[in-house]
Amino acid sequence: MVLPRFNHEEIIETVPTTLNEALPMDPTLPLPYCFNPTTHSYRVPSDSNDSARTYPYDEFTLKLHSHESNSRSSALLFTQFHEFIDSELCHTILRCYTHLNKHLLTVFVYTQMSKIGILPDSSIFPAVLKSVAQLCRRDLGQSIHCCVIKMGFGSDIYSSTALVHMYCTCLLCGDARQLFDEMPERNAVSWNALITGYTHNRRFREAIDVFREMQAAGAEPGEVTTVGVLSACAHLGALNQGKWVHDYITRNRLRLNVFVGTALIDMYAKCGLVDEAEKVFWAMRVKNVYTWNVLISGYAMNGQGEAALQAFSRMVMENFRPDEVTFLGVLCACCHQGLVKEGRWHFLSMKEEFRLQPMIEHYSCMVDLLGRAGFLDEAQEVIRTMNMKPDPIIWRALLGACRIHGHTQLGEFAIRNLLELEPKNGENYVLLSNLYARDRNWVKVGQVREMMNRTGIHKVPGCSSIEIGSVVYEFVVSDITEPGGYEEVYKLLAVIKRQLEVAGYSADTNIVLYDLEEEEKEQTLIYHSEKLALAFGLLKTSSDTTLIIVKNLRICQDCHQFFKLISMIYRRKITVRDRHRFHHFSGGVCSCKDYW
DNA sequence: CTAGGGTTAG
Repeated sequence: MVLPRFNHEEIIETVPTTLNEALPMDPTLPLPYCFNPTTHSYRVPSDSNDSARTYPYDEFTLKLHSHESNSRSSALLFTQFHEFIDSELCHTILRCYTHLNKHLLTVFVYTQMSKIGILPDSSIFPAVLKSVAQLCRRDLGQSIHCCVIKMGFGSDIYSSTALVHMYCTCLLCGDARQLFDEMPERNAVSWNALITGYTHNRRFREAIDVFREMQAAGAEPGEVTTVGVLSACAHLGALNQGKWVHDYITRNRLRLNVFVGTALIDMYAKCGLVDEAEKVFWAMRVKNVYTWNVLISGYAMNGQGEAALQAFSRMVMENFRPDEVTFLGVLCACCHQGLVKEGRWHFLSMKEEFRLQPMIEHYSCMVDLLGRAGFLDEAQEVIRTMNMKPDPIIWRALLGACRIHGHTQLGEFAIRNLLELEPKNGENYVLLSNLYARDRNWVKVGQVREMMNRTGIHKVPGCSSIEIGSVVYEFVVSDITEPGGYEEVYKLLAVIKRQLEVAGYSADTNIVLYDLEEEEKEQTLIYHSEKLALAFGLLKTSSDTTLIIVKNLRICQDCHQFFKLISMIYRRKITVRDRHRFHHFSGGVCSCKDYW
């Protein structure tokens, strides 16, 4: 086939087309995944976790830069020279675009195909669906699903697997699961799509469940499977499960490639085992920026700031180019250690030397770093001079600093901004209440409490988990009146409390929300979820086991003190991963050196 | 000959 020659300048041009024109919905196909023409709506997602998303493009515009890919594959080809395109070339171009991450172009080519009389065959749907997934366009995905079925490719394993992946990426795991269950045949890749899909949707427990299901079904997990499962383990802090996967990799001689290695490092780092993470890191032959990033932020969250900074300079020495995520790790490390000078310096070098544009995340790190260290003016200066709108996280960082340093007035300013952005987030009211509680201003504390009651705003309950064997046990902060079945845990806590009191512990009741009688406050504190998990761990494991507890919120002052004493009196190593970082307790001290 | 992969502040 001979194609016409054309001028490169001419084809760099904008081709706008609206979505409805490009891909009209098919009202003749009443499938569950379809657009409903009578109600003008899409099927209501079956998962409660599926939040509504705004689509990135209402009307998409294609800027064609033909020199970036194959000149034959410019989209103008389709509008001007379509008589020269046969089905094979068209399919090749389309796959090419997907491969080059030019997802809008893939979709564009797909939409133009029918216009110029080329029918898709089953081999292009995987590529189209991959692009649609990348663009997060569930409407397009659903429409293409219709097309797949209509053309008789409904049981094609490649297209179906791509559909499972697409539904997961578009936050419709329920649909993905349904489709997966209806597939006439599945292979390891299909299972992987589902596992990584659940991980992508932060449904980590289900990801691990599917992994078990996969093995029960007799499919062989491969490298990709382990990457997805390890990521789930990392997020959950499920160390034993993660170790099991590591063993599986060794036993079955799976390759420790850069994906698997990075996932392993991240898993160990997020379970608090920095030594193991390091071992994997040094065993890896090929590394990339992801590998360095998980190592650096691993050090950072485990309170090894110096190690993080050393790793960073080594990374640069070995000619890896740091990216935005690298600097997030570096700044986070400085923040947790109170390394103000170093933090300022790296923030500057990120902009000047590495030419990276700070993101809001970097600014919030700086506000936290400066504010926590007491440089409240400088922290405010960062907020004033950054060229973006402060987000709730920034205000919370400032508020946190105000609480530490007792700047109630500035704190009130921060909370005003915060509540303007997030009036319904219970966490914010708790922070405000804590700010007043620090001043023992119970009148104001009561007002906040009353406001919460009136508006029906609730605090997210604290929840801690501990893994014993391969089972993860969860504990929710307890209502005193309803012990809820863990009698032995409560009994042990009472015993522990008496022992600790002998050692000089007294409950730090300052932070408790209400203006209760002192004794009642102590009761509230003793049932914090992390204490329940700790007592359970002490009961169920031998004394040489390090207890690893994962909490959904930040550990409170009182629990922190409590854990330090336990680590001394019971000679237990305890690791707590709270919402922000690790606390490694041993011999009565914490790795955070009480700076948190 | 098509499908599935790791990191991100507080």
